[in-house]
Amino acid sequence: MATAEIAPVNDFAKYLNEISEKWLRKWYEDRVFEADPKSGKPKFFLTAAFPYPNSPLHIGHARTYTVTDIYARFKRMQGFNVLFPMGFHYTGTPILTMAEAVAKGDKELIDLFINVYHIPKEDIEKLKTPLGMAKYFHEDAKKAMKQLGLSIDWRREFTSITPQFSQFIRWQFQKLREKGYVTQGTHPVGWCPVHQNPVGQHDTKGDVEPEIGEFTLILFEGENGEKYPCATLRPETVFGVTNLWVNPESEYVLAEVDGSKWVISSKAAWKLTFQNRKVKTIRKISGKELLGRRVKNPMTGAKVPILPGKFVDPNNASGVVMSVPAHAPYDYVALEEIRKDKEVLEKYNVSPNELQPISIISVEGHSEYPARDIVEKMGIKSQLDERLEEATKQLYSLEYHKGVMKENTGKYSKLPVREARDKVKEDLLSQGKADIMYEILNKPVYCRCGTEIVVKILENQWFLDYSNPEWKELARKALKSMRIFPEEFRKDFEYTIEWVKERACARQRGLGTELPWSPGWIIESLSDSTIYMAYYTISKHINEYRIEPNKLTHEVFDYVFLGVGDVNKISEKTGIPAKILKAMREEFLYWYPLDSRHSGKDLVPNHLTFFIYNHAAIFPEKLWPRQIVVNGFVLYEGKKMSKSLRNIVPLRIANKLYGSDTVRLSLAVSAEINQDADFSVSLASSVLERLRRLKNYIDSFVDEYKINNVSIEDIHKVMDKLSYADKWLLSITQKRIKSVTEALENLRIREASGTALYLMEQDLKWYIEVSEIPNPYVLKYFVSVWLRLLAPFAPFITEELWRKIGEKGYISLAKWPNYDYRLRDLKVELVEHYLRRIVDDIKEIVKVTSIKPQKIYLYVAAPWKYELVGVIIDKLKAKVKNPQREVLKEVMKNKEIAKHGRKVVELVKSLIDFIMPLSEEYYDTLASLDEEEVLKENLQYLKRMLGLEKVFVMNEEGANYDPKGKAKYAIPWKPAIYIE
RNA sequence: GCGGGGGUGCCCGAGCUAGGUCAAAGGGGUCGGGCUCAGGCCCCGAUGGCGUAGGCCUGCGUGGGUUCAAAUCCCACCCCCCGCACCA
Repeated sequence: MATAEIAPVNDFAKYLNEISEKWLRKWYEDRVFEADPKSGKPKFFLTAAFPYPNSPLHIGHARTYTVTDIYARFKRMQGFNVLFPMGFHYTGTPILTMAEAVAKGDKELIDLFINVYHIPKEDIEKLKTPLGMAKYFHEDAKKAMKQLGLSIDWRREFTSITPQFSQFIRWQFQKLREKGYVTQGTHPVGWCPVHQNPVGQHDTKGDVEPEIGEFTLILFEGENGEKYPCATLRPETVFGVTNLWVNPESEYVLAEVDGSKWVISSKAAWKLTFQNRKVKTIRKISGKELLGRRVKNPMTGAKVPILPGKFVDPNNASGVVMSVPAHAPYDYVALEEIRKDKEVLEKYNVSPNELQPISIISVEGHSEYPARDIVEKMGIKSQLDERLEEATKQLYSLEYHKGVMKENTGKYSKLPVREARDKVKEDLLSQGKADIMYEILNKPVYCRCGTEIVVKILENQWFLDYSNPEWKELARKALKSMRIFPEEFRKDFEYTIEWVKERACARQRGLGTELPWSPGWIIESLSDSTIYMAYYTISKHINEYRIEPNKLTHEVFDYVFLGVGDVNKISEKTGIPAKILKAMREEFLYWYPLDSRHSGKDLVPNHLTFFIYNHAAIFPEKLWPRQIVVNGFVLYEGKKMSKSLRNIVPLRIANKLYGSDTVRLSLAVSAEINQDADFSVSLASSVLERLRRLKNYIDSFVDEYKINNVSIEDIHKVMDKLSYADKWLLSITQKRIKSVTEALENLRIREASGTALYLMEQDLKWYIEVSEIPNPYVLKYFVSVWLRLLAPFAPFITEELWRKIGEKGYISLAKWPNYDYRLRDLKVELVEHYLRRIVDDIKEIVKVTSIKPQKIYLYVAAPWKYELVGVIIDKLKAKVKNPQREVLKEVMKNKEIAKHGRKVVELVKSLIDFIMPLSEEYYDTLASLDEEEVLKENLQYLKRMLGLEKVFVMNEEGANYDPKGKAKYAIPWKPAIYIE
């Protein structure tokens, strides 16, 4: 297939590939991940956003699926009956455009497929039709998912255009319509005049999203009743107009627009025909011809001249512009040029005074004429200066936020600009003194065919009315009851729910399902994927019994999902056996509600929000989803993956190069889900190396210690024979179990995998180093825990090694390790901590003094000093506010202690520094220990850590060898040290 | 503009929602040593500054503040990233 020419990076990666194939085969043979309802077993139903098959999957997709699968495997091992299904989302238009491009022989795209995605040349042929492309990438993605080790129940697979699923979607829309959540109206879209089709981001050159803006056309009146529609985004500035602008070089027309006569650019006349206007051109007029005419401002009644503006773009909106020099940099500069030009002034019979800027907005800290301020500040002299764009932006923003209407604006006086704008617009519109025209704001935007796109107003567009207050309230309520991971995203959901309004839910081309009541309208992709998780619960039956689409009537879905209707009657009517209908109903009720929904963070403001809305609309409250898990993107070598950078890493290639376990672990260990993960060659290599070491460890334990012949449970039988190091490893392992489990429960994937992969290896290394002879029982126990904790992340190699250490069955189904308090030994952990501190201190001294140690003397603190430890622990347990002060107060009551004076203060300080960091569970153990005894008990161990035989322990009191007087510095649990 | 996230040591990145375990986890890189015919892998050590005794100083975007104690809490400011739709 596609990956034939790609070879694994090394032998170990090759080995990983081999065992992956083996275990995949076995898993599917034994149907390990097929989940059916089981009474008495807690269920866990989770889904990840199904992919849109217009390209092969890359490691970005893999992240979401890996996170989902890690969680699924974890839950499965914890004893849940886990269902993780998958489908494919064919709905949408990008595939159309892409297939068309391939069919036309688009070099860029084909090159991308062949050289970036490594699709075999001979397969390109299959991508020339939309359906062919979808099917091809569907199968390719499915293979990649299997390779990745996703524990999916494939019996439930479907695509969003399989006819049975379409029936389900029709049912959903019927329900939504019955509830009044579907409305109809007009809607502006980007439009290609050649294709006669709406144009979205993926249909434009350079993938530009067309931004549509609404211009107000203020209808200035000419002497013969004709109107001059001035296009503006700032209708409130109508009070400050000194003149109009037209481009003298451009062609204008006098046209009848919906019955009234307008003077507009000829381009504008044409564009208006797309916006539901009846436009009849009466005659052409050159821009020059218009100059000098006088027109009446419909708001103020003032008569102003039309003047030449070279900066006016006849291709933008109406091509007629009103001039507000006080508040618009372009106007100011152009007018300044004209005011100096006597010839022009005379020609059009205009006096310079007439063209005085009229200030109508005041902005704190600025002069009367903010346009002049900014132009002068930037040193702009010509109306063709490009910086005017920037100046305009700045000024618009400033006045919008800080501007207040002046007293010369009548009833709008004193209103902030942001309020006045809408009021003026409304008033003008309602008095028939203005109109509306849509325009592309970020123009020019070109269709892939090269045509510049325009705004088209679609009529009879269908909407899902997400602004419906009742529905909004349901969505809010649903969100409140859900867990969101990471919690930070809750705010985004809240914001989106408030903000979302009517959404066009159908379009007239592309793959998908037709609206049940309106043929020709295809339900759009974000609208047909909101509750499909419910369909997984019954697609098993539909696939197994090959239930035909026409049998899946609305009554069937009413019964299965809502429990409405009489099964037997429905069975009779549809021919679906009642037994199957009942099984479907039961299966739905078993799995629903959905326990966890997973996707990338890009779907928060759209899909996931709609998912909440639609569940709230269709299903009863107790079946609303329980949680959403959102993950960040994947970077490659620190950079965003993109077609243009050609740095996309296809999943199947990554799997092959490094092995799927490596890919999964790299994604897991690289970042917590709220951030972007950085996949890199060095990361993958280092993870691969870790896995190799894991295998080496286990191979050698099997070889040398025959741990495959030892039972995990036997550890409890040998407890009394264990060494200090043995006990330590067992104890620390309990801490690891606890932390990995807690991390996974809270989707802290990075912490969980890091602990299991890195920290546990360190634990093991330390154990091997300090234990004289590793104990097979301890090793076996440790390894079995280690593998199980790693299993959700690296299912293949752990499956392989699980058998190697002599375990039966699948690790995928093994029991998740439990925290075992019997193996926890607080004393050993404390002692370990204590000894390591001594070793560190000694190393520090050696480093600073560069003494080559021959003998080391350790002086344990004098008995009275330990009194302090008890008091400190008491105070810390009581959680007093200022432990240091409290302890001193208490301790100084004791004359024996008080006589040591300032020394006590120092001691208390150091002791608090030592004890406070310990977690509280250690306090009692610490208080019960005798330091000197501990030290003597573990002297052998300490000697080994130090690599030195001559280590002596004495007490501060009565030390018989203390040449440098060090003993007096001894602090409880921090012995004084003398090295020679 | 609105909304969200973030600024930590050479780099990436924890910690910051329960202030003392923090000179600051972990990974990577770099340097030194070991292993090796050699290279890779692997192992040990170092990696803010100073220090012939386990210490001190500086330090977590900037500037203030609260506190016995702040990367962690409060205030102000600067900078970076992402989303804002009909598109999957």
